[in-house]
Amino acid sequence: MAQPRYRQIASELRDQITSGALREGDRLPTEPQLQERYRASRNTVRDATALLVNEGLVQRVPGRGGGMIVRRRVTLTFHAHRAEMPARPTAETDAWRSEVVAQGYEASQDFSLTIKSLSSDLAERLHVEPDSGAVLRRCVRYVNGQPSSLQDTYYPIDLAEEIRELLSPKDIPQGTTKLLADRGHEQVAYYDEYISRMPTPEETNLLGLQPGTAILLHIRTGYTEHRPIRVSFNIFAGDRNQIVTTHGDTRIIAKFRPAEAPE
Amino acid sequence: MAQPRYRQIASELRDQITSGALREGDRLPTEPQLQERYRASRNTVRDATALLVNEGLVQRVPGRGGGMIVRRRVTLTFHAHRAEMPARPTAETDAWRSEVVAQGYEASQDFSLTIKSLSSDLAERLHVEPDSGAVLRRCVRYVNGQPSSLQDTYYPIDLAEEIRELLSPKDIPQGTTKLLADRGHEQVAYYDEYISRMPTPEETNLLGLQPGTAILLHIRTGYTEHRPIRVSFNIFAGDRNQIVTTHGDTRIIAKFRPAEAPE
DNA sequence: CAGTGGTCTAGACCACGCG
DNA sequence: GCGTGGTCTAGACCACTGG
Repeated sequence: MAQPRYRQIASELRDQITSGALREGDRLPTEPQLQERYRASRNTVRDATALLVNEGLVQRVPGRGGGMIVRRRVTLTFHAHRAEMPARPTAETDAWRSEVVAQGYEASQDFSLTIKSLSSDLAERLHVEPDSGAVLRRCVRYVNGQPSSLQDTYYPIDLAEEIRELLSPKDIPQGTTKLLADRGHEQVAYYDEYISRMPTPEETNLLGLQPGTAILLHIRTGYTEHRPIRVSFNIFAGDRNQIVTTHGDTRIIAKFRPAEAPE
Repeated sequence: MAQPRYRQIASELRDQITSGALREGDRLPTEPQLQERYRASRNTVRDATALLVNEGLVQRVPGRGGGMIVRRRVTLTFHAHRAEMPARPTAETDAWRSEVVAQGYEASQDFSLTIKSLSSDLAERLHVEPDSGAVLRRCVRYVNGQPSSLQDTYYPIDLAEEIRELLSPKDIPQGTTKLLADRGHEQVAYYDEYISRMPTPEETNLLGLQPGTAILLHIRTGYTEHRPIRVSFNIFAGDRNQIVTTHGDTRIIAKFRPAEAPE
């Protein structure tokens, strides 16, 4: 028995899930049932199921009629290249909303605005002095009423003073990218970072994440011809989102993936 | 006490980490010390530290001289757009290796080859019949001797029969992208997917992942003018990697991020 | 009310590895 | 050797929620 007891139990249950014997939404045996089946104490059984929870396979639901159920994976696809490319100045919020709707879901957003002092990390990205001011525009995005992703965008304070709409605590109808372009700050280059990590407690709350859910962090820095003018942190709940981009001749891709046709 | 005990303990320790009172590599108090400090049983203390472990903040090291230490985050940056763009037929393996070396680390790889039958998901991506054959070329990539990422690339079997080198169970010096281009299969479009999730047990073993480590999955489908010819699954250990791409006028980005200058 | 998981205790023995 | 975390047991009381 090289493997400890709780790992053996977890493996058996995991195999039942990956093999399809247990499907999405199905219930695992209850803890007392597992205790009896494996002749183990409750803590051992819980150690086993805790592994599955942290792998994102299973969700625990307390209360009568609850239990441990196999998690569902509904994946929303977000096209990072469609929103706000230089040649296609679509509104970024509209881009997200229309993607959601096109995939058959209902979209809504919560918006908020804060004035902040920039951390050294952010100041470096925006190429300004540390502790200089910035406008933080936060947008929590809901799919079918469930929080799905979160966008934090920082603009240097001097830009916001020039373009006062950035200070308005509500959504900008045509999208900020278009607004900035109309006012002579066209973004002509993007620096994109993709990072996978576990959420902070704040992110867990804002996105309503289950234990065992990673986040997909997409950091986009936008540049005009002269300087960086904004950094966006897109935080996606990893169990409900993926990001897609394309390069090269997209007509070929559309031929084999009809859903990718650029409208 | 709305918050349970173990969450309070976890919060205090987490704050010490995020505030900098505990730095990367530092040791947390031992379990007996935490029991005494918080007057809690060992299991409660372990529930608390388990949270930190699953958040990827802390690593447990058994044995005398071990303990619980704040995890280090060494981030390797991988430029998804540099490798194998149509206009820049750099060898993909060389591209990865040179990135690692440029960032001051030592690079090595383990290569293996398998002939497989395609799952329906993969068959769809490659636009061939389900259960048709494919060559799987796997490359486990090490940074400073530590496994860092994993690349699984699938080629349709008919392509491998035309280009026999794909069946050779070793690395292709000039890179497969260049090889395919030289033989009349130039990739002119890419479909990229980015996904964040917890690892499977197999991935955990191959990459030597700690609990609480998510993976960053980058799926790239390459197309010639006529059809998809390969799917690559790049699986990155989330605690040691990020992916970067750029769009638009990269000279501007290079001006503000000198490290991004295209060599 | 009854059954689910959530939290917590107080013990026990073990494997590992530095000193 | 001996202190670290790894595993496991046998209990207890609680909060929640469907029937």
